[in-house]
Amino acid sequence: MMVESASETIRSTPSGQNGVSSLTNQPDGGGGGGGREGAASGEANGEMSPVELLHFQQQQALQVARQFLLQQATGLSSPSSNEGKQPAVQVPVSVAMMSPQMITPQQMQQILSPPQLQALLQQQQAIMLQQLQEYYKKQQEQLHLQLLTQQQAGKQQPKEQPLGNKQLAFQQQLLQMQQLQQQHLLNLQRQGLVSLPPGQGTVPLQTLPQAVCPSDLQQLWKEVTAAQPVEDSIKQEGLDLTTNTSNSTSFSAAKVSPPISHHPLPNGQSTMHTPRRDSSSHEETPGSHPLYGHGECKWPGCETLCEDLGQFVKHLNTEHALDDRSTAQCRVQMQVVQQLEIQLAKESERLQAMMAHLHMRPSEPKPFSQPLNLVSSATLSKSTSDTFPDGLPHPPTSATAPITPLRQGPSVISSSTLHNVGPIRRRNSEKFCTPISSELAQNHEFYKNADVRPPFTYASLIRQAILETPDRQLTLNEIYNWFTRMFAYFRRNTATWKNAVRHNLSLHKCFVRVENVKGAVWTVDEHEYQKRRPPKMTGSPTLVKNMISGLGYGALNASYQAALAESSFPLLNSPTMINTSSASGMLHVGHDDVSSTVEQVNSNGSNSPRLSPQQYSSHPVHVKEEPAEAEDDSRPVSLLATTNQNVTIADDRDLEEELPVEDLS
DNA sequence: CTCCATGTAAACACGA
DNA sequence: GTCGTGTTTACATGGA
Repeated sequence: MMVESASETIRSTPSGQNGVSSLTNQPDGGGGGGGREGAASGEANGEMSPVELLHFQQQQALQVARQFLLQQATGLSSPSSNEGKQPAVQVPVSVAMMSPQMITPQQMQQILSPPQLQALLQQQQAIMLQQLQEYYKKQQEQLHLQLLTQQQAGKQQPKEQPLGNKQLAFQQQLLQMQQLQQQHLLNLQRQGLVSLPPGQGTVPLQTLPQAVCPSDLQQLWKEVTAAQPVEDSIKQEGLDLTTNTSNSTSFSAAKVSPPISHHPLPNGQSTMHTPRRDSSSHEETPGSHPLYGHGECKWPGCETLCEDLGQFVKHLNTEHALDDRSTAQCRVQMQVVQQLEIQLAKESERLQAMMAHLHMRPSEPKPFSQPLNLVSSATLSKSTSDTFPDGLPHPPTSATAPITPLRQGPSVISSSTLHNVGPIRRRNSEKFCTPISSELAQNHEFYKNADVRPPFTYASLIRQAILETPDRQLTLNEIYNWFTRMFAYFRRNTATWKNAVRHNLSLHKCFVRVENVKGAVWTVDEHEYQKRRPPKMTGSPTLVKNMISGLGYGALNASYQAALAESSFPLLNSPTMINTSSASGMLHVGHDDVSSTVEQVNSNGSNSPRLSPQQYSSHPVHVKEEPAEAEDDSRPVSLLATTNQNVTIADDRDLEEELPVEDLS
C-alpha cells in the first residue's frame, strides 16, 4: 500500500502502479488498534499498596502524557515504524493536522517536504499541548484521589512512616503539576491557543534556555511578539530550561509502554476526536479544527474571528500558509513543547526521587528519569538509530525522531523549502534552493527516523553518499546501505529505489564506475555533475535569489549545530569534507551539495544561517557569485561545532530577515 | 507545445 | 536457476 500510495502521490499517475507491491502494511489501515500497550493501569491496581498505586498511576499518567507527546511528534515522521505493532497512534496525528481536506499521512508525506511536515507537526503539537493540559488536570485529580485514598489507608492500617510526610510530598508534587499546568496554560495563551486574559509583564527573552537554540528562539519571539507579547509567559513561569535541549531528544529513549488508557488513539483519525472528547474548552464541536475555537483563530497571535469552520479554514490557508512567519511561529511552539517536555521530565524525575524516598521500589523502572541521564544522548540517539540494521524502527529511535526533527525542522523551513511544497518530483537538488548537504545535515535525524521521502533526486543523494566517504567512492551496495542508513524511507520498497539508484548511476555521466580490485566502485565526476545543473539555476532573478539564499545559508544556525552535535552527521565529520575544501576545484557547486553550503559560509565569512534572501539583498555582492563558485566538501563543518556563539548571533539576525523574504515566485 | 530532468518499471546481459 | 550488478529503453510527470 505504501508503495503505491507513495508513487501515486508523487506522480499522481492514473495508471496506477501495480508493479512493485512490496507494500508494507499501512499504518493507518490496520484498523484496529492493535496493541495498545498501555492498559495496564487497571490490572495493576489490585495488588498494589496505596503508595505503589499512587506511584504507579502517577508514573503512568506522566508517561502517558509524555508518550502522547512523543507520539504526536512522531506520528508524522515515522508512520512505518509501527508497522504491525501499533499502527494506530501515528496516523491520527497527521490526519488531525490536515485541515478539512482529508489526505492520508502517506500522501501528505509525499506531498510535503519534511520541513513542511514538521511545520504541520508543530500545529499538531499545539493540539497535543491542549491534550497535555487536560492530562495535567486529570493527573491532579488522580493525585487528589490518591491522597485521599492514602489518607484513608493510613488511618486504617497505619504505616511505619508518617503519612504526613507523604502527603506533604504528594502535595508538593501536586503543586508541581499545577505549576506545570499553569505554565502550560500560559504558553498556550501566549500562543493564542487559549483565549485567556493576556499575560502582562514583559520579560526579556534572553533568559530563555541557551541550550535551545537561543538565537532561533529569540528571533522567533521577536517575530511572534510582533503580534502579541509573549515572552513573559515562559520567563515568568520560570521554565527551567537550563537543561540541555538535546536531552529532550533523549527522552524518547525512555521506554515506552503507553498506557493509553487516557488517550486511546484509535487508528486513523482519532486525534481529532481525542481533544474534542477530552477537552471541553478547546474543541467544542465535532469537526472543529484544533486551531479554531470560540469562533476565532487560535493560531498564535492571530485571534481572527471566523464565523464558521469553513471560514476559518479559508483563513488558515490564506493567513497562515506555509511562510516564514508561520514557520517561525511553529518554531516557537516547538520550543514551548520542548520546554514542557523538559519540565515534565524534571518533574517526573523529582517524582521518582520522591517515590524512591518514600520507600518505593528503588529498582522500579523510571522511564522519565532515564532520559535525563541521557544528557549526552546526542550520542545515544545516534547510536541507536544507527543500530537498526534491519531498518526496524525500534522504540528509542522512533521516539527520538520526533524531537530532533521538531527542533530542526523549523529551522529548515526556509524560503527554499517553501518552494517544494508540491510534488516530490521536483526535488531540492534541482531547485535552486537548499543544498542537499545542509538540508540533510539539519534533518538527517528526521529522515533517518521518519518515513518521509527526502526531497532530493537520486542523483544528488548518490553523490552525497559518495562524497561523504573519505575516498569518495562507494560500491553499489554501499550506496544502498547509505540510503537505508540515512533515510527511513528507503528501508522499504527496496526494489524500486534500488533500481532507480542503478538507473541513475548508469544514466548520469557524473557517476563513474571504477573497476576495483574487489569489484567496482562508483565515484562522482563533479565536473559532470555540475555541468548538468547550471542551466536551470540561471533563471529568473527570483531563482537566482532563491538559490543564493540557499547557498548563503550558513549552515551554522543553531539547529544545525545541534544536529551536528547530536548526530555528528558523518558528512560533516568526514575528514574528506574537512580537508578537501581547497582540493575541490569545482565551480558551480551543485546547490544541493553539502559541501557547497559549507563552503559558502566560509567564503562569506559569515556564519549567518541560511535564510533570508533579504540578508542577501543587503549583501548582494556574494550572492551573485555564489552560484558559480564554491564547491562542496569543505571543512566548514568542523567549524560548526565550535562556532556556537557566532552562529547564535548570526542566527538571530537571520531570523529577522527571514520574514520579508517572499518574492519567490 | 517542446525540451529536459527526473522517477519508475522493466527487459536484458553478465558474472558469481 | 538465482542473485547482484549494470545497462538500456520506455513511459509518465512536471517545470521551464
